[in-house]
Amino acid sequence: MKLAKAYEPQKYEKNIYKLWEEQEAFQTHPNSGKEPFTISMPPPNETGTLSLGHAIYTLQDIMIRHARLKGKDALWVPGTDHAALPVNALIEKQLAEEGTDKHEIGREEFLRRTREFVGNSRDTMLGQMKAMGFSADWSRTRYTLDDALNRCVNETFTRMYNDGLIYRGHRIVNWDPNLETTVSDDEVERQEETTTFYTFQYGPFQIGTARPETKFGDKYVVMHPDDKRYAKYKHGDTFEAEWINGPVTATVIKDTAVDPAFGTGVMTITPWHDHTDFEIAERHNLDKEQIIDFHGKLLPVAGEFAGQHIASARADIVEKLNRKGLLVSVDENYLHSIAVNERGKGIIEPQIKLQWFVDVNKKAVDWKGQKRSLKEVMQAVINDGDVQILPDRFNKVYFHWIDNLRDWCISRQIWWGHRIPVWYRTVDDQLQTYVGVTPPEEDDSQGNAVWEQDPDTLDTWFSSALWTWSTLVDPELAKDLDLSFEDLLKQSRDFQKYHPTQVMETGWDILFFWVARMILATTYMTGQIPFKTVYLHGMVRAEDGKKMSKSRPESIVNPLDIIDQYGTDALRTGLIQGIAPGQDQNWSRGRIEASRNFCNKVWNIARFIQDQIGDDVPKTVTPLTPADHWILSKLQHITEVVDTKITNFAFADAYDQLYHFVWDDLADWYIEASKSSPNPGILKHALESSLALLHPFAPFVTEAIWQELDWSNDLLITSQWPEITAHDKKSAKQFEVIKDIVTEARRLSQQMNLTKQTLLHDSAVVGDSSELIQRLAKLGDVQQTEQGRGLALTTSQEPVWLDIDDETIGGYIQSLKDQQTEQVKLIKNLEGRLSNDSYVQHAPDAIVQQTKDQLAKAKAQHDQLVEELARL
RNA sequence: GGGCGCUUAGCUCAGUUGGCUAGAGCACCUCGUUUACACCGAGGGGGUCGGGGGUUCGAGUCCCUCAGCGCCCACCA
Repeated sequence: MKLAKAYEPQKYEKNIYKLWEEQEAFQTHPNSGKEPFTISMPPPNETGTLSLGHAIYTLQDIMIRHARLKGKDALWVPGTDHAALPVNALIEKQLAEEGTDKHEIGREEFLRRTREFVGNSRDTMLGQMKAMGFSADWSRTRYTLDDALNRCVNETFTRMYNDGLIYRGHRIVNWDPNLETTVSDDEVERQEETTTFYTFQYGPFQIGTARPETKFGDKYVVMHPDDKRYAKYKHGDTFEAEWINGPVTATVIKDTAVDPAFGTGVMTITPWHDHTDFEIAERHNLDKEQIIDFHGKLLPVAGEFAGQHIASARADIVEKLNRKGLLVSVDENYLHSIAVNERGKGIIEPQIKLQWFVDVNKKAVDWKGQKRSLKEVMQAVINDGDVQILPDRFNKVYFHWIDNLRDWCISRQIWWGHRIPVWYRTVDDQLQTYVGVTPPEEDDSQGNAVWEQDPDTLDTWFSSALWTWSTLVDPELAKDLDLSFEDLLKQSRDFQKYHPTQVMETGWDILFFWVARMILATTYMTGQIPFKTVYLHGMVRAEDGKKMSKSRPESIVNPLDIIDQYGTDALRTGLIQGIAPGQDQNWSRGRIEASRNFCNKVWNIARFIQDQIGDDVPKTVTPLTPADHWILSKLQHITEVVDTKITNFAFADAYDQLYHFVWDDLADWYIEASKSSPNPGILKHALESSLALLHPFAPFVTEAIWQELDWSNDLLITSQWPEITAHDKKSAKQFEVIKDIVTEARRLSQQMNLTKQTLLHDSAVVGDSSELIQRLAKLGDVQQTEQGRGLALTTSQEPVWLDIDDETIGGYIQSLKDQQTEQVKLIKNLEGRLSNDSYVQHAPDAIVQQTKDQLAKAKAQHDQLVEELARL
């Protein structure tokens, strides 16, 4: 069928995608014997819809489509994440809007509602990924709460518990009173805030605090052991002090955690509600007392303030201390940072709670024949080069994070998520604990109490940490609980073939949350690295460079709107144009428009070539003209370049060069040239090769053209990466000469406002292509001559002249003089370089030769200019 | 308090181990109804690569330093 005048993405995209799915183009073939190439898609949170950030996954699709065309068994594993905390927060918000809460409706109903919500989200999101053209293997779609993945979670928990890497203990944790759960250190965000800083009299000392409401139980004053001001107080001294609710007995503690330069150099501590204080208390074995309950209200220790919410109690407490004459000073411009939960922004109140932790320091992991801690393994895989992070500056960030890593709190007091595989019962007043992949067997014969499962769930990232391999475990085999975990891995065909994966392509913002933890969990459970390369892409920010945020709805760009407007290929290529790894980009509609135009250009190239070829589809590729040889040489070059660039993760560069090959070389030169003597074989070959090269970037328009042309029965997506076609370099070079002459003739004509000039020459190259040159440069005639006249063209270094009378040239003389000055400068520069012995000695031969060639050419051009000027 | 990034044409940004007479897209100026494409074609203007110093035959690229912007991490009560 004849191609339409313009490419209309909306008309093609859905059908093309359907065609790919029907023909199982994304399917992988584990038994094919082909080399595997695997990417695990970062599973998006099932919180509703995809964002522009997800559209960057196009980079993964580029790698997958490229690998597929290169004949590899390319597997892209898709899936979604149950996103425990974000989803939980969302549902709780919905409930609140309905005037109810989770306690009222109960665990079962809460989970039912949540499942319904995420089910809808998942369908929406998978549909959106398809709209983005992602060629993932949907038959292998996974979900973090799938049974098989849940088993992997339980297996991991159980093994870690048995190895002593998971323990339960009373530790200070980050408690969110709003969502009523703990969160990990990484989920805590700091927000700067100006608040009031109070100084109070506390016995003989003055102590500063921004949080008077936590001070009820304070009975230790801490100072630096070397602080001379307090040398007379010894560690362990006690004293009486009047305090909020009457006199207390306080003890002096010396600890280096105190900064003598801050405030008075003395502080009281609240170990239950502050990480630092907790550590000081642990070091000196001090009492810890809870002051604030888990809803943010003061406990009985607060006396008359008990039951009051901390937010309202502060002013009252300060007022009381002031009345007692204990308020020394008030600084209202105190800048400090408060901790908030990044999900929901609830203010974090540190609390001591009985929680489950992963021990990151215990040497219990076998890695490369050594017992190491989880921390050490995470460091080793990078240091040993087993895993490479791009850009490599993130290595530093990664190591810094590990250095400061504390035990990972993995239990959450929310209902949505993987239930912790631990059961308890009390027998003879003794708490018994059972940890296992399956629930313990009840034995009622002894009249024992029944086992009850721990009510908590696991941190979402605990399950995501397993993603590269838990998705490759055979779901059917995983049902067989008699099969050991080792055998499960051994017998899972996909795991055996596709793991470790090649590349993890994700945003730098989840380097800690996810990438580091995949390394942690995967090395521990499988003995393998999860991926060889981590490519971290930047964030897509709003047009003004700020974050796209829900608080500024106008800043958010919905990828689907863009797809509707410009087409998927335009979105994909616009988003990856000009990006560098790890570097954030600002949203730019201009780039999308340029990409849209490019897609249309490709379409019209195909349209023209279709026209030229007609119904008689050529079978061979035979270069005849210099242009034919030239386009084949360009094609060879670009094929190699794109291949190398994609392999080396230089996606933007690959696209940029391809863009210019197609637009400049193929459309503006080759096709224009071919209008003199169309070579159907070459035209067809050049188009097909270009479509294949472009396909990873712009899959829809390329496949749409491929299908419309219908020159082959295959799909483009599963066809082949272009092969090199033989051509003559000398002939190709001739076309460069022609290009130079045409370009210069055009420039001179425009500058002097001339039309239909005659070109004189004494050159075989020009003679052979005189008709072509005449047409491309819009000349009146091209004539061979032995004696040139008029204005000599200099770029090509062939004997060529524009037949212009001296008067006209005279008007152009200043321009020639300017050119000459430029040439003189260049020649001086180059000569200076070559007369420098040191340069000739040190620089590589190729560079020196290049300089020599440049100089020779510059001199020749210069001489011609001088000659012209002398004559005029 | 530590660490990282950015600063290149009017705007948004590329520039991989130092070789560049510094590039792209958009914008701008001039011309153009040539049998694909105005989502087009031809030609053109525009940058002392944030400032200063250094290493080198050679620096946008490496080192030091200063300035502005942004981000991350950290227990400053």
